Amino acid sequence: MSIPRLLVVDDDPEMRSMMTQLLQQNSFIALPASSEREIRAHLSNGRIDLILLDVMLGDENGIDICARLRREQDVPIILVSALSADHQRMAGYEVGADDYIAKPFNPQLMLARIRAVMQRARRSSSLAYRRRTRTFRFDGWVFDGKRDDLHSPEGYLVALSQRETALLKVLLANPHIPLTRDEIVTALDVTGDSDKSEAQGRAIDMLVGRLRSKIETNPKDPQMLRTERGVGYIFAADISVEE
Amino acid sequence: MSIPRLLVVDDDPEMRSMMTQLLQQNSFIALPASSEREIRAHLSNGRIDLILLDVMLGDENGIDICARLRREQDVPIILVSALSADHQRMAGYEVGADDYIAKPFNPQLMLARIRAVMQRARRSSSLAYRRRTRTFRFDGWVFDGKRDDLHSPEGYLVALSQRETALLKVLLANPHIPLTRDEIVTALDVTGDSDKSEAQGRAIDMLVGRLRSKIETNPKDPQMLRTERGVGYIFAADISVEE
DNA sequence: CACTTCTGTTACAGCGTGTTACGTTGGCAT
DNA sequence: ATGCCAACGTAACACGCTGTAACAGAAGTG
Repeated sequence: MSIPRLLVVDDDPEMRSMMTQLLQQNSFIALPASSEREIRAHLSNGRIDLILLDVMLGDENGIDICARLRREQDVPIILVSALSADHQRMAGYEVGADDYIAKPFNPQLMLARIRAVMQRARRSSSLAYRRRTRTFRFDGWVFDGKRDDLHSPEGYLVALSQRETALLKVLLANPHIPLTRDEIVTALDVTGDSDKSEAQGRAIDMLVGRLRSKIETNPKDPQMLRTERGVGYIFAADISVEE
Repeated sequence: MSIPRLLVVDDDPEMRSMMTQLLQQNSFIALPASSEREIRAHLSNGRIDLILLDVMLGDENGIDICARLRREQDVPIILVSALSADHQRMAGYEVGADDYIAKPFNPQLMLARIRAVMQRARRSSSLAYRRRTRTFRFDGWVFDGKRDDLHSPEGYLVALSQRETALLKVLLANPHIPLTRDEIVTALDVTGDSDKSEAQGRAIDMLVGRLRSKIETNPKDPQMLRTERGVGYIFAADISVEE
């Protein structure tokens, strides 16, 4: 990763130099600017990783500038302002700012927030479209994670329903930890209706039973999908995970 | 765009219900949780767009949880805490939180910051899509995007109807996100007649079935164009986009 | 007009999932 | 040990959702 290039937009020269110094001491490249025209000049010229944009810029307004830039560009923008009232902050977020920092600010905290926004921008752009799937292996079984089935130790392909698959994922994600029925119901709940969670009755037991009948050699005496009496269920097998 | 799904992690039930209510009133799906286990259960199973994570969780610690999650996941995380000192905020940013909101907070401002983080994540991740990309590739198939046909992995040219093409585009534009029938109907509806949307009956099912018969090797057991029971349909293949 | 192609509707069969009911198990007090 | 009771397993059932064949308009095309 090359050195981040930040645009420092402020009409107060003292503030600009303070900011510039702070950034340079922390391995950023700080490029000063004081008007929308200068911002656009920089954007069209070279790479800009983030803009620190003061809200009160003499006759210009950082909020408006941010709104205009956002219509054309995705560059991360952090608004900086002495105006710290909630409605003023919200106005900043509404025009698409990534953060809003009130003056005066703690320099270290400012750096942390700059890094946070830049990291978010970088993180998200890297693995677009690729579903994060992991392959689990346990006791000879292979669970792909993106298919609704799994391979038995003997080589058969066992079909699972979507809900059984979901249950298996939840259990595999919490190895050797007993999960209560409520926790499982909540995790399987797609809608977010907390009401529904209570009216589930014995559904989880049924689901567990059906999954057992598919993956346990002797469902009457389950070795992997064990029940923790009075608590819930636990996946008690050695699990290896591959990205 | 489908409805954002947020995980609300707090050990205070009152706080959870307050947050849940606020979020639901603003068109979010709020999923409650109160421990790292529950978070992981949710992450392993369904799509989570953002986690609101309280820092003080009884015997667990939101900062530590955030640090651990960040090592494995890119999911946006906003820390929420009554601890508002600068060094405590910085600790949050240091472990990879996207934002740090102090309690008590202004609900509207909280919503604005949630949207800001989500927008940053979405903006960055949909770069390819926004470039008005034309060619999609998935599982050996090539879909031009401006023609009503696509190339099979074996080299055949498969003709699609206009409506099948439109359906494919909608699904490809929302990778790994389950779309409800209503959402699909709305997206396919060019006219804007909202009346018509409701009178569609099982048309989408038929459309999906016909598309499956053309692109799935075994239409009875679809691997790409999967159905999410009780919800709708989802395109579950790795998609790459060009130009 | 006849003909073809596309698209929506209906009907029915099959499957997935939650509920109920009842038998069994395991822990605990006596 | 014995009896009790709550927790659990599971068969049987009911219901809703989905896949699909068959049909009927609708929309082009000559």
